[in-house]
Amino acid sequence: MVSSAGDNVCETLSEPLSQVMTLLGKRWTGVVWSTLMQGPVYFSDLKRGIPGINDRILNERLVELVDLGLATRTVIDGRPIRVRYELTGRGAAIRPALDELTRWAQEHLQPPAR
Amino acid sequence: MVSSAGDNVCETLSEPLSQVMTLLGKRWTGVVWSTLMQGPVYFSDLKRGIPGINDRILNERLVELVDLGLATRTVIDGRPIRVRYELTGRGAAIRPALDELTRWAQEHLQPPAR
DNA sequence: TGGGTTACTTAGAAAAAGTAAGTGGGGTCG
DNA sequence: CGACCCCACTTACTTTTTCTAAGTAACCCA
Repeated sequence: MVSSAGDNVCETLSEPLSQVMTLLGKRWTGVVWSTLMQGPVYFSDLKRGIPGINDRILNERLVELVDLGLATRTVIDGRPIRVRYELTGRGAAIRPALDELTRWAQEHLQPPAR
Repeated sequence: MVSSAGDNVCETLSEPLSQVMTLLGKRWTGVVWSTLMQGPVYFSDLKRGIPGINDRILNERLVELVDLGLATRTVIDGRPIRVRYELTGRGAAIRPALDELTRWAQEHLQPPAR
């Protein structure tokens, strides 16, 4: 769609941006992905470190990230058994975007009501 | 939470990033926001330009963006009446993040199956 | 035994998103 | 006139997603 004189006709969003926004458009994906940015984390620590998330969705989102090749899952055979998740290079490469999102939010979103 | 020697204990995500990820974590918000980036658009053109979105959710997401001060809504009293949506300065300021997301997706997401 | 840990899994409820049709205001055409 | 079109929502209902709560199996300890 091309913008004609004076009209506000709208172009379809670029496929890459549309795809990543669809990815982020599932509840908790962005939060989990961003949290993994700090390095390898155990499932239980992720659960404790993300306020409001439930086991079920945490597991589901982690599986999705792993299936997309954005994270790896490593079973640590200790007592008790623990599972560690870590971003792959591809998953970690989104950092510049996260930095820009953080910058935008710091400037334009207000702190939550206390 | 502080990472102790050898442990993978996890820090809570920064509040700004958590907030913007929660915003983007609603289906269609990111797609609608990104689409408005190209300039003022009529509701009907938005609907035609975003494959897969329905009136109901499009309206709801636009209302949310307006309520958050990220977009404005202007009624154009023509024949037929039309409504135009446009990002505010705050809403438009997210562009650097969108550019980074696009860059990441171009490099790390594969094109959808044909 | 009861309590704790772990990473899921299951069952059902609640919320969100999707689908289809409608509303009220306008218009054109046969 | 009726039938169709446009517009921006709105309504009613269905389907999907997310949430809540409890459970599982494997371990540990007092």
